[in-house]
Parts: sequence; C-alpha cells; structure tokens
Amino acid sequence: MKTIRLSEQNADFFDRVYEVVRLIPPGRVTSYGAIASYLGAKRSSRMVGWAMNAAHQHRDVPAHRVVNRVGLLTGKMHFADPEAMEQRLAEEGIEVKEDQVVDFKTVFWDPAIELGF
DNA sequence: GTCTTGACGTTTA
DNA sequence: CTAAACGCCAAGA
Repeated sequence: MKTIRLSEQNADFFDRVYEVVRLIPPGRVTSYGAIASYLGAKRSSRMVGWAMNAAHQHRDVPAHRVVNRVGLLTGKMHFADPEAMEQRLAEEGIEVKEDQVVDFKTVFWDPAIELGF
C-alpha cells in the first residue's frame, strides 16, 4: 500500500526517539547521532534533533540529556529556560562548563551498548 | 509548487 | 591540522 504517508512513518521514528531518550538514566547523556544510529538512521541525526523539538509536546522526554556529539548543549536555547538545561544536568551530577558537558565521554550513554545493541 | 533553514554527523579537499 | 561540502529528512515561508 503506497498510501502510507511519510508523516506516519516519521511519527514512528519520533516515537522511538522519545522511547530511547526516556531510557536515559540520570547522570548520563547521549548524542543525537547515537540515537539515530541505534534506530538505523545513522546519517539522519538531524531528524533526531527535529524530533526533540517536537518532544516538547511530550512530558517524559528528558531532552536535556541529549547533546551533540561533542557534548555541547546546542539545544539549550530551545528550552523554556536555557539555564534549566545545564542546571538540570548539574542536579544529576553532570558538570557543564561553557555549555559543554565535562567528561562527556564518561557520562556518555550509548543505547546501542547499554540497551544491548 | 520551489527554496531555505534546522537541537547533527560524516566525509572530502 | 582546519575548512568546507554533502547527506539526511521534515517543516516553514
């Protein structure tokens, strides 16, 4: 059936993103690319970012735990209060300096590994 | 209908 | 090493 709209498929993609983001444990962060890769869309990391933008409709989606590949809080400006993001991360034990996650490599949470690939 | 922008990441020059 | 282009797909103008 070709009548399937891309919107529906992409909605499913978004839903998977939210599911993974919800599974991110406290004190840990992940990257858009890691999520995209886990979903099989390694080069569609932008869609993950777009999904996060739509994630504001959802409650249990800790978008503050998602940063770019270098651990930079690129999306902090999209929160209600940009300060809330790093503050929230600080509460979870994640140190943020200059909008960048300290020891990003240590706190990095890869779904492909933590979830068992 | 086309063109530009975007919470990114990889590859190539 | 740094800088730029490409890919990816969707939404807004």
